[in-house]
Amino acid sequence: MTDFLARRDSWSTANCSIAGALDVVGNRTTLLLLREASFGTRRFDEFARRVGVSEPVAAARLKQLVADGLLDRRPYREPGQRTRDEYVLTDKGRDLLPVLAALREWGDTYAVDEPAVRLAHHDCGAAVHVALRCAAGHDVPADEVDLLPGPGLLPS
Amino acid sequence: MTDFLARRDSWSTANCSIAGALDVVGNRTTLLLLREASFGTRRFDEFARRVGVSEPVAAARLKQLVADGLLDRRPYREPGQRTRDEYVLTDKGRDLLPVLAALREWGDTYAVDEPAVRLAHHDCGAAVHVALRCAAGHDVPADEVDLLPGPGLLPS
DNA sequence: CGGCTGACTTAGGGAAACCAAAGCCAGCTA
DNA sequence: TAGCTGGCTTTGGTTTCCCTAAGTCAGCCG
Repeated sequence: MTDFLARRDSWSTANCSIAGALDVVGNRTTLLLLREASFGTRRFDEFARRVGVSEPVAAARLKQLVADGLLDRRPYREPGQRTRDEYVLTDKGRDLLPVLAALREWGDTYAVDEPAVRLAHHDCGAAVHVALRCAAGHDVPADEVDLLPGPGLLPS
Repeated sequence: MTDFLARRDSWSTANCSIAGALDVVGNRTTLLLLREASFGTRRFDEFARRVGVSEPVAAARLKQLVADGLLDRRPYREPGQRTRDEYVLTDKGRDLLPVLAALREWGDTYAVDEPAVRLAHHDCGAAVHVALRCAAGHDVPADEVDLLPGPGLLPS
């Protein structure tokens, strides 16, 4: 089991968590819609306009996000207005925020000149960034990460 | 500037770091190739086979990754073999590991039953996960993140 | 009750991404 | 020098994603 990396033809494709995640959010528009939801956008036309996507595409992707359980669609009413639907993040959707934060951080460094948004800690105002940590509380640099077989590989 | 979130029609699309990052890696195959590179895969046919993608697609995506500076293509030779090319992560590509780690963590929770791989801290063996932290060293839960205008918005 | 607005859906079409099958070329190996 | 293998490229076709333009439907507003 020590050099299971060398035999990864058997498991690289199958049962991969990254591939599973990408089956749900492996698409530009979907992630940008989640970005908007994390900014607090709730209404259909605002999603479409702010993501820069046509209405049919916004409708299709939002529907898929609701079906996948990342957004919750529920009726609401502003005073003096008719009932509408709004889309809000579920816990499952909110758990993707680290992905968005990691993409943002990479994009800040490599893809844009001046970031339009920065994340700050509400309590102390310091900049927020993504870090790898171990359960014992250590910061883990990329070169101190070991890959080990998980429970999905033990039966083999 | 306090409620700049309410006026985000002006900046949501333009100059977004997430959109910029997705222009480079916003595609399933590309991220899976980077996953393989992070596992140590180097040769063309191994990339194609392990990602589960056809050779023409592997060739096109690897070429794009090299052009974008995420992979380095360089000749190497095994003893008694002819010279070949291998693909290895650059620093720019390695900086995407938090994105892969965040996707993996979400997929472990929501997309697969039993993860095939787990990440451990080389020094202590404890499980590695992705966390949001502020520059002052605090752990930052998702609901303690403030969105503030960045330098790219100040001129407006 | 007729118009307007928000939230979509439908129709038609183009571009991008993928596939399988086959071809090409360089350079060991026999 | 004739094959074999690794690393691609070419060809032709399908699926996915996105577009614009137009239509639908509900319900508040006049």
